[in-house]
Amino acid sequence: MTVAVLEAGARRALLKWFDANRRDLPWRPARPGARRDPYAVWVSEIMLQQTRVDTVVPYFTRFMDRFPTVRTLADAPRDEVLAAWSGLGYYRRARLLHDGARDVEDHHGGGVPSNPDALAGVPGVGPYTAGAILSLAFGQPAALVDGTVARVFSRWFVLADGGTKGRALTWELARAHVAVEADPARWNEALMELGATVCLPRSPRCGACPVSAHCAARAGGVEELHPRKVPRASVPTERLQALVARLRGRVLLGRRAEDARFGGLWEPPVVPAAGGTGAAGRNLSAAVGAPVTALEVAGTVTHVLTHRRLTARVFRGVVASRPLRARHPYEKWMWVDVRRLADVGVSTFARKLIERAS
DNA sequence: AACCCGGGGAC
DNA sequence: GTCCCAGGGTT
Repeated sequence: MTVAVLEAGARRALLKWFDANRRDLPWRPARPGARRDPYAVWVSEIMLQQTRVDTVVPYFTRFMDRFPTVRTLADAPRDEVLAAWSGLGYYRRARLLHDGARDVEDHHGGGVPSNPDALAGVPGVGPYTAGAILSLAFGQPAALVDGTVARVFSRWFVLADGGTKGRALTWELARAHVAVEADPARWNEALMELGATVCLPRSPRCGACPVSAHCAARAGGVEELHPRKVPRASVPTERLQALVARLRGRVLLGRRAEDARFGGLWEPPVVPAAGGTGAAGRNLSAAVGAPVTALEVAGTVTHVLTHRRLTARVFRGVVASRPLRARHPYEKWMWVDVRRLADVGVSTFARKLIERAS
């Protein structure tokens, strides 16, 4: 497939704009063009999946401080990695990054692969992340397409960008552009920076855009119509019952199976609200495998995920400290000092449950 | 191709 | 409320 490429003058204008407007971010070298730690690029790119820069910054800094190398991450216990990810969301990213670090230690001598095929085999590294690592860390002319890059190309070339063919065309454009640039890292970052700060989804700042004169969408006044918006299905509500059981300043948490939502994280036991409030005692006793007594309603917590709205009735109650039974989705139980919650991998939903009962 | 997976910021 | 973010994996 042969595609058009933005003319050299326009590409140069974008690069000059980037040099002047480049944000200072902790995963970027202070000096443009300086060498980057491939591991740091890897960590940042995983964290940035579906997550805004401002949200990632503090997590990245803490994570790199705690796990400064592939080796330290590979050697770390799962619980500690998830604790470091706690609150960032999409926890599978953390599990896959951890698996990836172990894979790199075991099969690549501890060095992040610079070979595209090897990189593609690392858990959690998809087409975007592979392109980012190859170009940003290794200076290779690898293309990358994320939400912002797709939007920029969609507008520059007024693409009918829906479906598989649209995505393939966008990737082809990305490849064609990076192929004619001398500095792939600079080009790819400039593209993303433009999409993130100027070529915005709504009300793009075309007046501040270095390539607006070359933008087909701008010429036609259809910036807001690109990229094509996909209608979203309504989010179904899931009704739940949660038990916040306390014992001498500690709270009962179960670790969720890795194939479940919030996989690998700890939370107060949560069950489907079958049978209504009256059945809560039975439901929760079955979940922990021990009698739950002295149940009282503490309130309600609502938490919105991408595909579900969770509404949980929160109960305080008493559970004998043991025995507790491991039963799906809970693999293991422990009593945690509520002041040490920061050391445990806990979702924001779980945090809300505990907070509501306090 | 459709669906699943968190959380938050901007409007 | 809606949109969408430096996406990847599974079915």
